[in-house]
Amino acid sequence: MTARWPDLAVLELLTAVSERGGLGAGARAVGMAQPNASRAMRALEKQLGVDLLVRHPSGSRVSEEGAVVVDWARRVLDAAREFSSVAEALAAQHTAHLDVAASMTVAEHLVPGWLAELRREIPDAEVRLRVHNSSHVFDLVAAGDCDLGFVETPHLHPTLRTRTVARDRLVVVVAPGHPWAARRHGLAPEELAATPLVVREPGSGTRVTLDEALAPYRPVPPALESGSNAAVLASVSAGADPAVLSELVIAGPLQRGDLIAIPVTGLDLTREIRAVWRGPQPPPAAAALIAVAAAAAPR
Amino acid sequence: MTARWPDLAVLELLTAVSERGGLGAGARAVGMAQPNASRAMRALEKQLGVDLLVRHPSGSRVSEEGAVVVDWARRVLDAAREFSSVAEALAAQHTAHLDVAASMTVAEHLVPGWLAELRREIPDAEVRLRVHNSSHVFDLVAAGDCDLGFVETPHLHPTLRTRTVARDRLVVVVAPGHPWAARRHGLAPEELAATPLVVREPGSGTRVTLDEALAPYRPVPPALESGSNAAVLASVSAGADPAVLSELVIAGPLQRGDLIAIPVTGLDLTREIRAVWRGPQPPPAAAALIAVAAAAAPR
DNA sequence: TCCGGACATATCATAGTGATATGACTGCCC
DNA sequence: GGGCAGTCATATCACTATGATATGTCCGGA
Repeated sequence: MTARWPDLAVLELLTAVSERGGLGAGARAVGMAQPNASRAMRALEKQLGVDLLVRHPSGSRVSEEGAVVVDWARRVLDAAREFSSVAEALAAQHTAHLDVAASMTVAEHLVPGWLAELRREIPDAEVRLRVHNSSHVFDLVAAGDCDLGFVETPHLHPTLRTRTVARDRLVVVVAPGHPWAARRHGLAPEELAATPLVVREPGSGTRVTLDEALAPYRPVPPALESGSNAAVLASVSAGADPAVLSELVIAGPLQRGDLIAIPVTGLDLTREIRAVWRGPQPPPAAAALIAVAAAAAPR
Repeated sequence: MTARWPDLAVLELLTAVSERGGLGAGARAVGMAQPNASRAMRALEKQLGVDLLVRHPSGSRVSEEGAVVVDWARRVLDAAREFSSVAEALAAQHTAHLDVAASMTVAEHLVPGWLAELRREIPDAEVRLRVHNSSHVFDLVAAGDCDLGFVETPHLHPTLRTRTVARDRLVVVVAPGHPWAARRHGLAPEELAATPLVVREPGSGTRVTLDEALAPYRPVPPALESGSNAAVLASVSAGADPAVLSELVIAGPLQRGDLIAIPVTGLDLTREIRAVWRGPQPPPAAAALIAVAAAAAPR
């Protein structure tokens, strides 16, 4: 009934053709002889009943419809790559030593769950997790001192590869007694920038994201800088100043009513949580952990 | 460099073996001769370097490691099925008439975006969207009056197939002047059940979810029933009673500060948004829309 | 007009796949 | 304990699909 499955090698060829802008170029990219690539593409078009390429003696491009097919083919290939990563990690699990470094917010709230899942799937993998702020994580990965990092900074490192595995949002919170708790309307960015805040230390992903979001509004200096999320939480709960923290950190206190979240209008405080590694391909166990992380959260 | 791709037919065989609990049974299920299945499984094990099956003359089972591989193989196959669905819809787009029915919350906040994406990918598909409450959507799909439905009820229909494409959460909201807006702690379920609320009409997914979540706490009758989310919004904004609405509906007012969300402790108000269709396989265009919806949101 | 690039067609050797027959092992039932 | 049914493995063969090489066709630029 399920007619027959598409051939992943041909799907890879298709994406390569779309990227390189030519059938022959695409064929070379995937290590296929040009005539076979031509034949394979015809076969795929016949199988799908869709004209994928606009052929021309001076070079072929993917058609309008072909571009859509390429888009979905990429997802299949991504899934297949994740499959292969996990299988490879499974095969090498006895010798696998995975060194992970994560920035604080991620290390506290997301990585433990991912590691638990990884341990359930690949029990013999030996994993070590270190916690540092985002910029230090970059240094560790770049220096080869660990296999894989997780960071929340918007910045990219020039020599490292990354993949987004989850998303996060910064939220303004105040203690229940704070005047803002009774506000009738959302906070304007200018208002937030003009208020001394309790924030994380410079170099942390949370701080960098906040600074860059508020930069156009010329923010005043912070009321207090703390080196951990827990310290910021304690300060805001007890004190008179608002704080800006990840929604991951404040989920519990918010649920219990210990803190109040203040919506901010017209300011994008979402950020991407990325896996970072060195070299073209992460080691098998690292790739498996990335796959687990990506599967656990929305992309 | 990407060694070589796994064969999807063999991955399907593997999952079938895992489900049917036997190599021969699995082979039959995917229309493969038993000896070839045996050979293919050996080849896959060799390719991956992982022992997938525990073979026994009285029947084979997947190994511990095999179960993990099956899990990831399913994702590859799911992606491939989505790929095929989109390709099929693309091939049949000129003759495709897609009739969609969705319950109000989904139809207003999610389906339009999905349809826009579908129209971008498959421009010639003719789509019609009708809006009804969840129970009526079931009736339409079951009667064959539409090809595809989207509902938010926790209930399943006995003869219809479903797939979860997104998740949603119900939230308690009050006007900024309401006493609850200054609460220091989250709401207990008993407290919520004892309060007359502004709610949607019976039969709507929002109402069913709420009723079932509060059933153990013997809820008092509602303060007001309204037939649309907008009407509930208007009532809660102007009036003295709290309302329970989807986070999709209240995102805007919450952002503007027109409403305040009150956390509820110990009550699970999340619900799954499901695509529903009749028969084993949805029609191509419907399958494509399901794929688009699933890709747009976290699974 | 000629040449180079890009894709298509043709052809052939070979590896992989599907199909059938048969053998080995286990567990069950009488 | 012996036969029987079920399950998986091995052996074999025909055939298809795939990879490799040679060559043809079409377009654009010099």
